[in-house]
Amino acid sequence: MARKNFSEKREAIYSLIRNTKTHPSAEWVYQQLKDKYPNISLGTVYRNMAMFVEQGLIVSIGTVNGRERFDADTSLHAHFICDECEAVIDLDYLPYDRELDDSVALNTGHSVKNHSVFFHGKCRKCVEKSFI
Amino acid sequence: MARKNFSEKREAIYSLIRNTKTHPSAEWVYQQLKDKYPNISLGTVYRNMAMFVEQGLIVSIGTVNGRERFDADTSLHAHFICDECEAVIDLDYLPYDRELDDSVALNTGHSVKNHSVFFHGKCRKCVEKSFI
DNA sequence: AACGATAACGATAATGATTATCGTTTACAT
DNA sequence: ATGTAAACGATAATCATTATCGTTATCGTT
Repeated sequence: MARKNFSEKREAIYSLIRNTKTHPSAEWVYQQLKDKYPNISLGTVYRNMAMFVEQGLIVSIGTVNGRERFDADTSLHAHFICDECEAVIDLDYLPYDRELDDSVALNTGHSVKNHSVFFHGKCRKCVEKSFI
Repeated sequence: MARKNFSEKREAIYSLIRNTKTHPSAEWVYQQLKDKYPNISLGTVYRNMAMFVEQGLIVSIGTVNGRERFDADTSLHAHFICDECEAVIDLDYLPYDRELDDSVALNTGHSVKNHSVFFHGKCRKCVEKSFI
């Protein structure tokens, strides 16, 4: 799983993102790593996240309540965003419709790279909680 | 077009948003109004935007490069976002698929309110520019 | 018209996320 | 061991947004 020439911190950040489904923010990553690396800097996390995005290792899936969220699964897939707890959940079972991109390009004259779909609402856990 | 009990500034902000297709940010609205109202405050724009969203008169369509963008067309429709010039363009000809919301709710157990679709790429104008 | 209550405002400070800076440390090749 | 470049930690700076607070405008009532 380790990558070419990654420093210890960089590797730790990357493998943490790879091995979580939480679509983390930089702050979240920082909080997770503070235990194992007590002197890690938040700036280091931001710096490495930006580099991962730059290199296509991860993608930014936009911002939830002002905080940028990342995904190590770079395939095009939809997400569910819980407006209550800010959870971002994969909906990778939904097929990606590339023909839709072509159709929009044809209809509008814009050059379409891709599209993203975000479902909003209350996640299952939050729905259950509200019944207690 | 004027609304119930709107102050002059509030009315100006609201009708500006209504009469543009740019999906403006708070800063953009502020810049537009500075000529006519030289002493208008950016805080006033933010305050009123928040109130319009609160009351359902406009919606936030998320953030583009860190700046929140608004839409006075509160109907559910897709948008094209130009990654070069930050233009946000309506794709209101695309039908909204409410059954998709039901299907996701059924498949995941989340309570789905709605979904939003963002196409990314280069808008027609930017494509043309790059050929000059 | 004057009064008082309330809403809205302008100016500005505060916040929070992100980015930049800069001196130091690490890793690694010579 | 030394030199070089990459990476780091600490911290300052930036940028969008939100909060504060004293002042001003609005409006209904007298």
